[in-house]
Amino acid sequence: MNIVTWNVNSLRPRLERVRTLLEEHAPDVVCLQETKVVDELFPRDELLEMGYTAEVLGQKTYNGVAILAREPLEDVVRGLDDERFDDEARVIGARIGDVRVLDLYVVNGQRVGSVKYRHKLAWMERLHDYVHERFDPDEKLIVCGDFNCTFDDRDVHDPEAWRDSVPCSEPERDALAQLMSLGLRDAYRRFHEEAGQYTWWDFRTRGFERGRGLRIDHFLMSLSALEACRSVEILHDYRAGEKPSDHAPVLATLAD
DNA sequence: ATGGTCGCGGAGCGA
Repeated sequence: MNIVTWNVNSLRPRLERVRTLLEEHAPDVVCLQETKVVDELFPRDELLEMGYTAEVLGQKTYNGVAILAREPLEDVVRGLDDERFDDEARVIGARIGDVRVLDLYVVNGQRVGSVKYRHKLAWMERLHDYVHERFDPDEKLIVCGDFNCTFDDRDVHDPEAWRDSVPCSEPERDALAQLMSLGLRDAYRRFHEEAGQYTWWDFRTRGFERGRGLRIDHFLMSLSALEACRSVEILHDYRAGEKPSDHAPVLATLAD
């Protein structure tokens, strides 16, 4: 099974890039974040022509997640089952065969100490409890998406400049570690140990052109999913060219 | 560099 996670920074202006990705890699599953489209306007027909069905959780202007797949998605879940957080469209999950997938757009957090930062930490704590309650790490479980969090300084182009700042602060990394403690592994690091591997680059500072980015888009896998995993690659080409998202897609390949 | 550029929606916010 080939599975992609991609923060598209709005789906509709990115649809031709999505089409290219589907044609080039023929993924079985695509987890999208920041679709920024209400469900009624989701481009279902265009994606169906490309051979993909979709389960969506949309919202006007902000956020929005969706899972595309070539086969029907089953046991679909939406949100975190918590009214404190479910006014924002950030979580959708489904089962594809024996693989459970949870697609996340984690709260950004703006800056350390802000209301949004505290909201982020509370959101991540709720995510931990939700995964613990609802998912079985003995199954093939893949939790992927835009985590808006780095694991360590290898994921940061200038660790000193980013020290104690979103998305590199210790409380954020601790919250991510808590989630990992449920039995999840950072699948990218199973195959790539080197520093300087990024999935996001700031538009404003022309970060991509300068090679200055962060690794914040992740595949967390349970042990059985990781044992089936054959590769995880960042698709840098999709960050280049005309009208890219500020995130690159990440592609994981699993044996059947 | 507390700037810069996107996307949305039609001003200012979020990232």
